[in-house]
Amino acid sequence: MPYALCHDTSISLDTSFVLYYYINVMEYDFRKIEKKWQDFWKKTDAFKAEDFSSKPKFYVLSEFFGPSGKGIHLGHVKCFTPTEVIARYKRLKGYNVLYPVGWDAFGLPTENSALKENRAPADVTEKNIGIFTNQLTKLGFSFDWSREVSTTDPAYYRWTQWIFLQLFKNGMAYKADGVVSFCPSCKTVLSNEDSQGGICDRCKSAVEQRKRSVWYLRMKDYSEKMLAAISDIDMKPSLKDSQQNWIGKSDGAEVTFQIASDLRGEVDSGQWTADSKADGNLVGSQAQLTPQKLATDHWPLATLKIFTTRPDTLYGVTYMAIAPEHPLIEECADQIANIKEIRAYRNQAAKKTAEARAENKEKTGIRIDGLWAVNPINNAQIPIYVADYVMMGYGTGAIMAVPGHDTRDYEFAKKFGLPIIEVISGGDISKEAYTGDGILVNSPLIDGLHVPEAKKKITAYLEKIGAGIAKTNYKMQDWPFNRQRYWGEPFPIVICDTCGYVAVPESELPLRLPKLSDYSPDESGNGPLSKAVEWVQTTCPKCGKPARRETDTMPNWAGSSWYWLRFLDPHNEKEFVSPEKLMYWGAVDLYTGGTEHVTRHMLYASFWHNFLCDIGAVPHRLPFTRRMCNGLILDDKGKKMGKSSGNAIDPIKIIDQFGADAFRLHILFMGDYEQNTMWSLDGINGCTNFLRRVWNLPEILRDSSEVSKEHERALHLMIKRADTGIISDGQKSYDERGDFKFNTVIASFMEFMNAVRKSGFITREELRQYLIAMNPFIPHITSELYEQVFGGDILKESFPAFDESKLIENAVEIPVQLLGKLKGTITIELDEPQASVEQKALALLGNVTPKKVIYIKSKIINIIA
RNA sequence: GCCCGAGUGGCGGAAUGGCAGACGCAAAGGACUUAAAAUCCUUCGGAGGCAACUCCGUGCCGGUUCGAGUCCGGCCUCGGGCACCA
Repeated sequence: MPYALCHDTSISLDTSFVLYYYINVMEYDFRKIEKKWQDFWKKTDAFKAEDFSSKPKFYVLSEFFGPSGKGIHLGHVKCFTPTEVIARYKRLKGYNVLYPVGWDAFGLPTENSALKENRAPADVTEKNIGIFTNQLTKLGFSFDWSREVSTTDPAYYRWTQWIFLQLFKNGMAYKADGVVSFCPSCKTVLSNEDSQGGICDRCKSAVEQRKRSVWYLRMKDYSEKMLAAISDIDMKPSLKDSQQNWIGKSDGAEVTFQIASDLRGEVDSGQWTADSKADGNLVGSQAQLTPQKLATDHWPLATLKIFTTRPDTLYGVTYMAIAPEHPLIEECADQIANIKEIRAYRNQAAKKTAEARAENKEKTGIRIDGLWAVNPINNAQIPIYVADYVMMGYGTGAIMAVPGHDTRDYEFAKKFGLPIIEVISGGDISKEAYTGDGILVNSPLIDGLHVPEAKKKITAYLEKIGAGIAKTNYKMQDWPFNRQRYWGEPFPIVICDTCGYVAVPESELPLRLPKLSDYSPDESGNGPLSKAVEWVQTTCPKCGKPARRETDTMPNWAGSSWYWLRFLDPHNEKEFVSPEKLMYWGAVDLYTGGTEHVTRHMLYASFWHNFLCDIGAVPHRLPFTRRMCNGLILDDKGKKMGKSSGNAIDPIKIIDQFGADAFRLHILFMGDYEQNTMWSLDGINGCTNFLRRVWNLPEILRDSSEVSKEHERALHLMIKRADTGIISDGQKSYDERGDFKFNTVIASFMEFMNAVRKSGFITREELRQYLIAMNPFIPHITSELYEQVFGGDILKESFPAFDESKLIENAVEIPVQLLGKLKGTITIELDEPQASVEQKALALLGNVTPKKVIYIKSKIINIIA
């Protein structure tokens, strides 16, 4: 154990060692000091945010905890330590800071561990919260504990249910049969966000697609408002990208193709030709329907709507493809010659999981014999395929296929020997699909146009002839909101045979989760709550007849979709939050958390917040004005550390050994906030060394008002770096901001220490400012030293100000370059004229005749000779 | 396949286009010590040289510039996310 060196009190040694140890090590007894100040902060409610204050407000939040029985892990420390530092820093800067803490305790992790331990989830939750509270206190985090909330508390979930009722009453929640992702291991329906990549986010099982009765929230309707929020939230561009990609907005057109049938003689399949060229590339000529044929009385058989982002390629359509579940198949079943095969294909496709579909790169499909689509632009007759690369969940579940200009269609056309027509010049479609811009060809109405103009013109034409409209599509789907599990908020919904789904009156909230002896999930499709027979039986609030309660529960994302609002007014029993407090506190000024929540929690949060804004329940559009995502802590193999991977290191053991101040310093000093970091304790010795030096500063305290130039400059440089490196005021744009640089701020603390040690003394005023500057990072030791040297509570101080003029040096050393190569340095006066600088530089260089001189004032001089 | 991000000493990492390697760890040598620990001092990218010093060096190849770790173009490697989204 190389790290146990200095704090192992069990060593027995001779007296001189013990004496030394007592003076130099025991004296900095972090266990005693840290406990003392943690108790003091608790006793004095030191970090209580004031509702309404003349001070400017600052609301800083990290994603609240899902309390598991294993206690906090390194990821929590990595996420919370920066906001902890910022909260303390902002308080010293004179802000009224809200830094709350809470528990996101509903959901599968707790329920699964409760099932394993054979205990009630509520008991497990309570126990876990106790563990977390204790551990977080040991880290010295400055939460306002008076605002602690848990999503599992009826006083909290009452308002989660209330928000659901507002959604329901505004038509934003509806129940429908749908094909949804289902986790066979967790035995519950999952949202798309919870099953990204076809994998259950909780247990990593492959999800299946199952038909279920589902409560949906109309999140898709909020696509535009959510996109607006994304562009307004101050956040790294790459995070915005991934959110925008998730919402997946595409502009295009919806085009209607009419469906004709062979059997009725409307088309002649024999007219279809596909000529094989010598090089194996197919081109085709397409038969056109005659006006006479179109005029038959039973025309058309059906219509097929497709969505495309490339209406400009309409002349290049050589086949249609529909999803296996597309209703057209059954609608026209009696006209389809090979209906048996098609149904077999459909059944086979349904069994494939999303994962299997993605892995199986080879395109599959089957031609629908007997049906033809008619291209509205030129009446060309087009074959129709069923193919599982077309998904029912996006657009209309049907596409027009343009092999010449779409890679997937190209692949399919090659495999099935379908024609490939070039309608945009610029590529070589004998080799691959050309998807770039170019000039339209083979497209009578739009020939010669560039793609963007062609899109506009053809869309306008389609609208004119009634065959299409401009349309926007989104990848994001409505949110499947019910889970067939126990540990979640019950839906405040009564199912009445006469009235349908009826809202529970708001006065009856909270609708409490009943206690159950057996709450294990099963595959019946009913949630465990269906076993609470008495609870389920109720009367319809509308007609008074016997009715039953909804027995599914809400997903664990429900309670976290609005919690930042509850922190503003956590004990309000009349409203979810009072309008006055909403007005005072406004949006979260800084919200931090993991990147994994960027396309989950943050989108849900944005959706609920925007909805609450629309119904007038919150006054501001944005839930958060700034978001930062911390990097991961990786293990020695570069894999993510976490409770699930079994490689977690217990932060509490580190605190016991090195102290909270040292641990906080170490985790911030390890690397850049946003970058992933390989976990290691190498280097924590540097932090403990530093703390011991800080501790020993009183020994070299000089009670003097005399200031040395070097000290003064070092002090102001240190303060400046701390003051600009922690967090900036938000006025600056993302790129020009240099904050969240905790590692370099700590480096500048160390640099000041080195300057002090070099001169061998520190004055009282320097020590005072130094302690205050470092207090946000290492609050215990600085509080203790401050009290010992100056008396009183350091938290009553203000962050020191730096004076830019104190940073200016009278003489600076600048590099001298010859042809851009460093040759040496010269020392010049602050305002030394260029001629004199040049002279010094030339003296250094010796025998050169300059052709040109580049001088950047007080920075560098470069001689071109 | 597509979209991001990252490649700098033995290690973690610093560097608004201006002295590459701040700060720290580890290591080596020295002081103190009966000894060890702790502490303090020194060295610490590579090659050459007795030396002052010289040359090379930020994944690779080009380019822009008086000057490139930083900007541009083209690659390579690693990591992450999305994945038939029409």
